[in-house]
Amino acid sequence: MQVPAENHAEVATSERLSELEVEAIEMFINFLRLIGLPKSVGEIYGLLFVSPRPLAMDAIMERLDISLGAASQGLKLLRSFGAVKAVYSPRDRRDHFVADLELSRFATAFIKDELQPRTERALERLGRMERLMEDLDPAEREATRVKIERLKHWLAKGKKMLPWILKFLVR
Amino acid sequence: MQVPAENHAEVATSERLSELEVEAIEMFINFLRLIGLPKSVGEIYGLLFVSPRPLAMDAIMERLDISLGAASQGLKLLRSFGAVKAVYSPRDRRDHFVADLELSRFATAFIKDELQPRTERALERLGRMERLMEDLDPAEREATRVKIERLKHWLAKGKKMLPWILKFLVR
DNA sequence: CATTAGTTTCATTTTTTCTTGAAATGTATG
DNA sequence: CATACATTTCAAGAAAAAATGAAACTAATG
Repeated sequence: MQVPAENHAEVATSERLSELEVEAIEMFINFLRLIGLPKSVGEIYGLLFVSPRPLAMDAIMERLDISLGAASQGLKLLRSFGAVKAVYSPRDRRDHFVADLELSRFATAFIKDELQPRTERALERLGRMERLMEDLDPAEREATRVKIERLKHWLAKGKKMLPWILKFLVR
Repeated sequence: MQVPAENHAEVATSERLSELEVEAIEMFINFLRLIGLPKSVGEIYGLLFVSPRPLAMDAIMERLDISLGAASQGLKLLRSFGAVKAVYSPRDRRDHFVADLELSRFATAFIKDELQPRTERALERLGRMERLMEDLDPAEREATRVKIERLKHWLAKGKKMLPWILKFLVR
């Protein structure tokens, strides 16, 4: 268990995160977790959000102390819904990344990738449920019909609301 | 590794779930997962939703094949945001549970328990960020100020929107 | 008021999700 | 077009979240 003298120094290969960066990172970890995104994705977006200049993937890895895989996958995901953009950097082979400040992209992605598909599948399911309901004891059938109707109504309402929310968020 | 002859019979102590029940259960597993609730909670609510009569905890455990702990905790949580109610059942010591059909309770709970607190904390954080920003190199300061302003604006917009969404959902 | 049925709690185990890093793949440049 | 640099992929390991079930607790009932 012998530890060399400088065990407290953390192999200071990359600069320590500033308080400002830490605040931004924690903030995005918290918000993006809400829509099911892993910590590393929140970290990456938070760091890029406050960064005054584009960062290459290796810089992101070093400053956040995350792995190659996490950095690559996180950036890929963030780019996939437009929250991060790659910018060209002259005389540098590496991609450099900047945060797109349009926060609504997260909400939009969440709605498009999670909410809408689930709503679709739920509506199909309700169709099946209505058929299955037929071979129910008449005493129970009516009560069940009412419940399914209610679910349908709710889904329809949600569906109608989504475009409105999107519009509101996007500007 | 010797297995008795009837290993395929699953100790049929409780009735098999009907197709209708399975559909409802899967549906709620999917939706409630979206707001961060565990599978068992979705199962319980789904079962109660289609059930024509109130169910006691032991019935829920048996039909869903979940543990005592999961059933107890799931019901407690569901009751905590009003999605499930306990009803009195004469000459029976056990509590019996019914699903409240007002689906908006889930959305309301999510907004109140997750979104709103996070928004509050984020606003505090932005205050701190604005202070930290002061001791930034002037060249970077202005860009950062703009970003923080933008975040603030977005949060304010979200905050303003929440009551509206709530109202829309609740009826 | 002792007994028993019912429920909650919580340490442990199981399952799921996230992260890691080595290998495969892609791509610019000399 | 070979080499080196950059990125992606993915199997395996680590961490986080959920489920289990025994023990503690509570409250009805005889």
